[in-house]
Amino acid sequence: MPAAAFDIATSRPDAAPEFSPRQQVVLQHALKLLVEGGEKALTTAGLARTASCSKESLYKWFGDRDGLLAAVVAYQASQVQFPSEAGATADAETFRAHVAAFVEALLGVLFSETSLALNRLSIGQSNTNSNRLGQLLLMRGKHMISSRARTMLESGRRHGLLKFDHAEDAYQVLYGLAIRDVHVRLLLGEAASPAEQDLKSQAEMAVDRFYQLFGA
Amino acid sequence: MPAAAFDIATSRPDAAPEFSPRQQVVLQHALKLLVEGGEKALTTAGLARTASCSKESLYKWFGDRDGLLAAVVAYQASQVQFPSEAGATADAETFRAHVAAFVEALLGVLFSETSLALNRLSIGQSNTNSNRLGQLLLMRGKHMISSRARTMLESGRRHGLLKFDHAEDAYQVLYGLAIRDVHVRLLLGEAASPAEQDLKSQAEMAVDRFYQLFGA
DNA sequence: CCGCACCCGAACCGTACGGTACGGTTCACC
DNA sequence: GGTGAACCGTACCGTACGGTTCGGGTGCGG
Repeated sequence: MPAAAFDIATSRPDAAPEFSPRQQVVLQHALKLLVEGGEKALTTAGLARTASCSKESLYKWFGDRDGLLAAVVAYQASQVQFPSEAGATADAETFRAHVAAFVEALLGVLFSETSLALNRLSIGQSNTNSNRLGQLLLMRGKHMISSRARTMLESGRRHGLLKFDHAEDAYQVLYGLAIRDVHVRLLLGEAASPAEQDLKSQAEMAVDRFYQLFGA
Repeated sequence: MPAAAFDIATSRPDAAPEFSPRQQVVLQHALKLLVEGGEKALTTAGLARTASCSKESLYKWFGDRDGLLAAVVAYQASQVQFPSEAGATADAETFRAHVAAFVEALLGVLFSETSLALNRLSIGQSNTNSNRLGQLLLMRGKHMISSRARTMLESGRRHGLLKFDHAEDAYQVLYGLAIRDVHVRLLLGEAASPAEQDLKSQAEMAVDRFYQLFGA
């Protein structure tokens, strides 16, 4: 395997793999193919044609097809950004608004076509390849987000705005109230209902119920 | 396409496709292969060898590979049974216990290896084949369960035990409180934590919070 | 005993795709 | 102008797998 090939073992959660600009363009093309047609649509020949690069380069950069898939997941995960939480606990009202904004951002990410495509890909591969993709997506995606959420919720608890025993537990409830079974239904290909597309009010509703359970 | 081939268009939600005993055995073998190795592990040659039948029979019975996959999903969905809800609203305590039992059964189904395997399969195929599998799984699985749940919850409301505007909405919340992100994490291949494996206490916790939100 | 229906096992075919090899081009650097 | 690295495009190879065909075997009604 070439030294430049992406390997999960050498990747740190903090340090981005730093793909070259050319490689990033190729990965964006790969992502586009994935979103449009699923895993089957991402063939090495097809990607080479679409991205105007040679198969040889693909194999030099990413090692093999699995390395390419892992690189797509890692790259897209590194692109996801969440709003900063600078000074969000000024008072009760702004903190609650901040929580709602967080939930809305979470919904926006999870319900996006790119996120859905990558989750479909990882889930479809989850019982092969010693499950590299699933691990990667969990590490770079869910766990990063949940740690962000925990610090936010604990900040609220320190300021006497929330009451709970375990931040992880509280976050899980917030997640469940917001996502419910919509994520899985979207993953299965069902279209979101109009109400479910209104992320803002969905988030407000979830936060409302969350405060009924955990508000101080 | 042979007349005996499974076709989603001719299948009714109520009438099971009624596979012959021999075919059911073959479908069980197919399911086993799916659970063990994912979609890639279910090849027509491999299934013929495992189930000691000929490929010719597979194609006669199920039309093609997609028909086989659809048959596996339909068959397994028909096997899932939920506890009856006969006379469950006798008093507040038994009704609440009944709700908890329902949630526990739901968790037991969704977290089972067979359910996970079929969900992985359907999700992996959700952007191909005009998405037959996803539709099938939603129809035979989620929607059946949710209608059962709605009638249960509305029964509780009629007896003055619960308070909500829309049963579907309330059920979604109950689902979210119980499942949270565990389902997706399991689909991605993460192992369930010890606490998450205790379905009974997980269900109790969810129902507890549900009553805080919707108890009369 | 004959024919028919059903089925098994194995051989076979076509193709799509992962992976490799190679000639030709661009470009940076000396 | 020469040299080498990087890369594109294309042709090529091997194989796995979906799907078909065929020979043979078993049970059953007439």
